[in-house]
Amino acid sequence: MTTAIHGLDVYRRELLKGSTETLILSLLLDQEMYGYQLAKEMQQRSGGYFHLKEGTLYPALHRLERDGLIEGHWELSDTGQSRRYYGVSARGMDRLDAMLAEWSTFSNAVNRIARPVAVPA
Amino acid sequence: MTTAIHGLDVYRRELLKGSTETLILSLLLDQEMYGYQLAKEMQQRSGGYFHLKEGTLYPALHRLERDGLIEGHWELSDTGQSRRYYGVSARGMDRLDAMLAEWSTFSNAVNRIARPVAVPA
DNA sequence: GCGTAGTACATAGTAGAGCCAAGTAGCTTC
DNA sequence: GAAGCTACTTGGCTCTACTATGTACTACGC
Repeated sequence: MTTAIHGLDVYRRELLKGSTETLILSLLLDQEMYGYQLAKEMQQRSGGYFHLKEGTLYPALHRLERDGLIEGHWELSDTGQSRRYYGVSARGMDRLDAMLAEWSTFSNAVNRIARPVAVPA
Repeated sequence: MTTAIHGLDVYRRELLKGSTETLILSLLLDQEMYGYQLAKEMQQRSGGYFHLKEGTLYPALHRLERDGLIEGHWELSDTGQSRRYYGVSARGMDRLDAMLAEWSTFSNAVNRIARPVAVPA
């Protein structure tokens, strides 16, 4: 029964694969942020469309840091909670450029094949 | 060495996840096709950008048929080779509509966050 | 006849990403 | 002191694309 809904659900999830890191890098380029803040920001800027779950977000941040695309450092908030702030490294910026170019190409290729519904006049 | 390139490689592959079925449905909507033909068509229409591998294409077709989104039937070519032609079912068309809408939303959401800075006036 | 190449389909195994769920820990509010 | 929010972590799961290999038929060159 989930089938009907399930298909689109999976579809959205799979679409997200690959784009997550681009989105994270893009947001971190604007300003340094910590994970939780990033999740909120992402959700807000996308009009609620993107809900990055912890199980997605933090592993993604770890990967990005491991690969040297972002750099993190711990800070203590006023309330005494530890937060890990991340900023985009030089290498991360290069990668982001490449990813945005790739996204653009990909997006165009998809549209060329799967023409989106024409906008009503 | 692969690392630098590797990242983008993976990126493209991950981007493709989720879009494959939309692309297949879109192509099959134009005309009935068999797997091999579909692969060629996809490659050609995308200007060589999309190379659907067998290990991706055929399982995808099986999934789509299993889910009742496409319908297949065997035909014998002039040369005597068996080909399985697929067409989009009514249910498949509905799903395609939904997927294209989803793609549109997703694509817009990504662009809202990750779009390179607006072109200077 | 035999090797090679192209067409056409199938599938086992692998890797990677996102998600669920559960856990740790500090702070605030009732 | 029990919730509930913030903030980060991790193990296990699912799903999808790819690699690699195999089957089988046709066509070409030698």
